[in-house]
Amino acid sequence: MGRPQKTHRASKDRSLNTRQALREAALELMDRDNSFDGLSLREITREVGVVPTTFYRHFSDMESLGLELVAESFRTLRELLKVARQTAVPGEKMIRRSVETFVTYVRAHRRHFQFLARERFGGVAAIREEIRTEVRLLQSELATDLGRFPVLKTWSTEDLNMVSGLMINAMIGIVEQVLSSRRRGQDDDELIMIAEKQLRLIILGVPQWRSQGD
Amino acid sequence: MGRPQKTHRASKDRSLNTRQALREAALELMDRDNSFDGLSLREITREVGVVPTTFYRHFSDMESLGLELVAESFRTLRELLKVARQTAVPGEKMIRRSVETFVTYVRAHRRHFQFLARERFGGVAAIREEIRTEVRLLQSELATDLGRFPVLKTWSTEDLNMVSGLMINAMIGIVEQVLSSRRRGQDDDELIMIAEKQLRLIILGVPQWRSQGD
DNA sequence: TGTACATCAGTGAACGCGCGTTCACTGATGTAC
DNA sequence: TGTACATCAGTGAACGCGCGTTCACTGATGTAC
Repeated sequence: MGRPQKTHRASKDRSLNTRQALREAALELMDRDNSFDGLSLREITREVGVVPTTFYRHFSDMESLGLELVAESFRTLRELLKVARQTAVPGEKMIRRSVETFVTYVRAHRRHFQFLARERFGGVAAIREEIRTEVRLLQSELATDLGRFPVLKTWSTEDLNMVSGLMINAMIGIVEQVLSSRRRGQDDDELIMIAEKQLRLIILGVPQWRSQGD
Repeated sequence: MGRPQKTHRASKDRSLNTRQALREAALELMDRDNSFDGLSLREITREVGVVPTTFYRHFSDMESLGLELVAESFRTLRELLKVARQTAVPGEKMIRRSVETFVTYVRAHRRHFQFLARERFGGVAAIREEIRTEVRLLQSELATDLGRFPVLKTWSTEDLNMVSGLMINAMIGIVEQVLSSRRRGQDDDELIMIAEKQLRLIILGVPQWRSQGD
């Protein structure tokens, strides 16, 4: 009992590597052409360099691999938001810097973002629903964050959700554009500028809101 | 030569019907579960009740059927916009009524909108690109429309595009929500209310824009 | 330290199946004269 | 009006292929004692 509990250590390491390799192969193949729905189990194992039956050592079927990719992709996205929350200090350049960080991050993790974008409306119901649940969660988290800003302190939860929904839709639009142009540099500069303007336009409307009633 | 030019009339009628039936079967099957990428040619002909080879009498391959569905779906969308343009009289209730029309129309043509939403990020590159081209076109048309409003007369083309992009992203978000809830009635009322608020928030920001410079 | 046993990721053959595509055909309809 | 010919949507058999899944296996590693 005093001995280290590293049961099947090496065996588990190998297992973890293959498991991860299967996930990565799926993302890679989806980046090359397919939707998740169009991927085959054999295609994925071929990419990894293992025999098809090995797949079943790690996942019961394709859907369970897909759900794991959803979780993995949202972990990536949440890391971005965590950093954004810590570094975002309200001020002149806050929006600009947030958008820059966002675009750079999407480029750096394009396969995760592409997976989410593609499967949000995609062909596998369980995956689609999981993604939607997570997006809704994200939206209310953003709403909570927004509620801390002085101008928004008096807003109802519903209205805060409405604004955060608008912002998230704008951001999804940005993701689409980042994903559809493979080039970096100049393309991104323009994208960043547009996204910044869109967010600023939304924010300009905010102080006018209540005075107009609803 | 004086005779009516109805060459192969009945033959062509039959052909048109089957062609249309193939398109509709594809939409129906996509509504049931799959992404376009996951559909098979045989599945579609089975649904129509013809032999697989008949498919080739009408389309060279699946991709060409897909591209025809893109065209068909955008024809549907453009009809909505045409009506919207003719009936939209600026005023108190304009936004509300536009959003109501929009949601009702999306419900009535859910399979077309679902196809576009799904394949916009989908697995077939040619289809994805065709959809993006059309969306971009739509965006600049809306920008032109917006430019006719007094408040926006002095805006640059780039900024008008920025606003229309924001609005289109908000509308795509609405489409997603309409598609993901099969119920009508109360759900839609709430959706309509949120969409109306989002558009109104964007519009509230507009008069503030220039005074802030950029 | 040495040995017998348990675990389990990865193997490789085999299965039945639905797939896309080819081919020569059929038969209804339209056209020419 | 009648007949010979052209067109062409739909047929049905056949092909080779990649698919998901099963099964009994191997062999590396860890555990018990």
